[in-house]
Amino acid sequence: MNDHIRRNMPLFPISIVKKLTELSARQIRYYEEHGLIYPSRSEGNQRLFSFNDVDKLLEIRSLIERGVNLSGIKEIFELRAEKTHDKPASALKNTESMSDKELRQHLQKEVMMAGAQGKSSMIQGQLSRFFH
DNA sequence: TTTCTTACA
DNA sequence: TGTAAGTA
Repeated sequence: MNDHIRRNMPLFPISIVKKLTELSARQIRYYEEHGLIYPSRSEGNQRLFSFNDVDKLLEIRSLIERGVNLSGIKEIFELRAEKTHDKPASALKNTESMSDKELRQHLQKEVMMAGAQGKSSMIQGQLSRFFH
């Protein structure tokens, strides 16, 4: 599990991330403001992004292009975090919440597909109605 | 030179 | 979101 630290190692400044993600510095900082990413800082308060940050930004760009707003993206990330978090001990005892979790995964899948087809009207900010 | 924050359009 | 201003 030493790959985790490598992927989260603060490596590149915003200038590099701009090129890698095709996003403007304004957008990158804006997404940080809204809790979608959390790059670390250097001594001079300069943002330092990790591979994970870049990957996350690429996903954010992809979702934005499909019409998902920041709230929706945040919820999708939270669902993923929830899914990946309870793998250790909860994998054996979470029999009850499993069906609910699978349902939400299914809904997320549908929402993603709808976005790919341009039916963004359904996912614009209404994600909470389906997941909450 | 590059990045940061704040703020206006 | 883009851009300007004043810094660090």
